[in-house]
Order: sequence, then C-alpha cells, then structure tokens
Amino acid sequence: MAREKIKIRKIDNATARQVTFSKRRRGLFKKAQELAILCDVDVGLIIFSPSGKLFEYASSSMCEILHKHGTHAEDPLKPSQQALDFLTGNGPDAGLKKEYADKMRQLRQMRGEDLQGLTLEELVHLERTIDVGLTRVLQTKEQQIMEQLNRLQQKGMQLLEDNKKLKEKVEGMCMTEKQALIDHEPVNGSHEDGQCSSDSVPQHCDHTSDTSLKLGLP
Amino acid sequence: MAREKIKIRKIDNATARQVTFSKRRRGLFKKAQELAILCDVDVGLIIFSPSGKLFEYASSSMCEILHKHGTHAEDPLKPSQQALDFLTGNGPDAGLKKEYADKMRQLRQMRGEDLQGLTLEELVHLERTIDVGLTRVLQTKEQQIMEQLNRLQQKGMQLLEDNKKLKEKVEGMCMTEKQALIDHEPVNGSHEDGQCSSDSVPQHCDHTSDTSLKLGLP
DNA sequence: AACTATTTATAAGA
DNA sequence: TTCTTATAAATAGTT
Repeated sequence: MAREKIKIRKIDNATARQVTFSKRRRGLFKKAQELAILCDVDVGLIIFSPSGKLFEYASSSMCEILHKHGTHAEDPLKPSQQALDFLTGNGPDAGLKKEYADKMRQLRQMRGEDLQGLTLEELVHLERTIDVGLTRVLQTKEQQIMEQLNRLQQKGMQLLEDNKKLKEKVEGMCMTEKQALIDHEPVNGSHEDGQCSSDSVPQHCDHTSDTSLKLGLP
Repeated sequence: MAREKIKIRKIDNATARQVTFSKRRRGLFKKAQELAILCDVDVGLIIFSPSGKLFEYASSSMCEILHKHGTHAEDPLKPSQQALDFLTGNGPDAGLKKEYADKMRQLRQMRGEDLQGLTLEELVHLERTIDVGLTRVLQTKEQQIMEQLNRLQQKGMQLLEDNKKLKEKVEGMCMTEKQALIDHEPVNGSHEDGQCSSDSVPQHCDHTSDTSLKLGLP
C-alpha cells in the first residue's frame, strides 16, 4: 500500500517478510485498539509468528475474552447471505428449501441448539444418535493416532539404524586414519588410542533426513 | 481517517457507533487476514459487540489458535492455511451448492460417517463439537425430566388434597347419614361408630383427574 | 529506524 | 446497508 501495490500472498524474502510482519503487526494492534475504544467493544487479537512467538492484544483481558469465547455458542453453522437469500427467496422449488431447512435444524440440534421444542423421546433419540457419532469419531481418532505412532516408531527405527551405520562409518574412518598414522610413522611405540574414540556416538549428525517427529496433536 | 480526523474515544451517537463498528470490523478482519497470508503467521481475532454477539476471524482454526495460546510453549504445528480463503470467491450458484454439500458433510460427520478423509486435527475438533452438543442434549433432557418430576409431584400433592377433601366429604356424609338414622330412629342407644370410620382413607377415588403418571423414559 | 510516494481505510454525506 | 468521495492513515520500497 505504498510505493507499489503488492499481491496478498506469502512474501518470499524472509527479511522483507519479517519487516512487514513487524510493521503490519503494529498497525493491526493499533486498529484493534481503536475499534475497541471507538465502538466500545471487547477485542482480543492473538498472533503466532512462525517461530512460535506470541503477540497478543486484548481490550480488556485475554483471559476474560477467551472465557467469553469459550462459553459463547459457537456458530459456524451461520448460513451465508447467499443461503439466506435462497431460503427467503421465491424460488419455485419449495421442497428443496424445506429439505435444506430441515437439515439445518438437524445439524443445529446435534450441536445442542434449538432443543426446547423437542419431546423427551426425541431428545433420547438425539442423544443416542450423537453418542453413536461420537463413538465413531473417537474410534477413527484413535485409529489415526495409532497410525501416527506406528509411523513415528518406524521413523525412530530408521534413525537408530542410520545412527548405527554412521557410527560404524566413523569408526571405520578412525581405523583408516590410525592406519595412516601407523603407515606414516612406522616406528613401534605407545600410539594407542587416537583422537577417535569408538565410544563417542555421533548424535544428530544426519541433517539430510527430513524425518518429521511431530505428532499432529492439538 | 477521512473527511475529518476523529479523536479515538467512544463514539457517543449509537447509530454512528454501529456504522463505524461495521466498517472498521471489516477493515480489521481484512488486515488480519493479509497479515496472516503475507507473513505466514497464525492470527486469531475475537470481537464481542456490547450486545454479546461474537465476531471472529482465524487464519487456521480458532480452536487450534486458542489451544496454542493456552499451552504457549508448544511446537508450531503445520497450519492448514487455506481454511478460510473467502477472498477467492466462487460462482454464485456453485457457492450455494458447495455450501449445501458442506453442510451435508458436516451432518454426516457428526453422525460418525465419512470420517476417513479427516485429519487428526479435524477429528479432535469434531469430537469437541459433538461433545458440546451431547452435553447440551443431556442437560436439556435432564431439565425436561426434572420438569416432569415437578409436575408429577404437584399432581401428587393435588391428589392428596383431593383425597383429603373427599375424605372429609365422606365423613360429613357419614355424619349426615348417622344423623338421619338418629332422626329416623330417635331411640337413644349404643349407636357409636357406624360403617364410616374416619381412619379409613379413601384412595384412588378420583377418576376425573387426567393426571398422567407416565414418564417418557426409554 | 526514518523517509515518502502510493495505496488503503474510512468519516461523513447521500 | 451501500455508495461516493475527500481526506487521514498505513505502508512498500528505499536510504
């Protein structure tokens, strides 16, 4: 928004990206604060840099805002303006509208909303349906966790093997060097134990391995 | 920042404040998204209007950001950046279909179907959503049960009272009958204790009450 | 970090 | 709410 217009996509140059981050972060914080003051609203802003550093602004206290957010009924079900137009519009297909509305109601009810009109029987049925769904989700989650664990275990085995080979390689190099020293200085004497100790295990030497040990847990 | 410079303090006029809130909120969201994309950072923005309405933006998922904030010493996970790319608009018709299909998928997934394509992260989020829904259903069910219990209790009280009145009435009738007998047979004698004992409580005599004792339990 | 040519955001009005 | 427009603010590239 200055000398030249830029496209909104990740800035390639790391330095430029860092500079822009610093500048825009300040701007964003300022805007957030202005909004909070001008309009008398509660604003919370959280930014995590790729390095994991946290920047945050809160008009009141972040704790309070997060709590309010936690207790607030999350509404990702809010239909788009388009869907609202569709529902309120006078399209010829009333059946589709009804079906859509019905599905929306089911979805909301599974999320625990719009329950007041239900009978006890309907609530019990809904509970069973949700329970079944939750069980399946838990099973699938557990399955995925097991898969990730297995993958990690295999990666770990691979790393161990790599380590072993590297260790042998280094040992071999030590032997060669030792031999070279012996060849170069063929005088027999107390030349035991060179700079290379076979007991020192080289660790974290393999930077070519792109093994990811991250478990995608929240 | 336009026609006139304004001081950053609460806007007195409620209408103007609402308008400014709407405008600046959009601006702030846009800036937040730009920062997230340009600098490849995770951004979460939460706004509570005075009426308690929630507005939020998250470059990845609010759940993830809040969790990272809560455990602010974690390894930065790979952020699924393309989650909220609402700037890349679709065709109007295609968008609606996409939304509908998306809602259907959500519904199926809450019922434990179509889970195979989900990441572990998505599964965890789904689990939380379902869990919240289940909790609410259980709360509502319990509330209804309590209401039914209360109603039954009141009906029971009513019945007890009815019973008492009936008992008194019957007693009165007994007295009247007794008196009638005395009147009819004015001879003084051992006519203590007639067929009517005040100790026998008439139970289940009121068939006019439509009290339903059924509890809609499975 | 400071500078400045531009772009962007937006206050007020319609 | 949306559009317009004059003006304030933000900021990309440069120093």
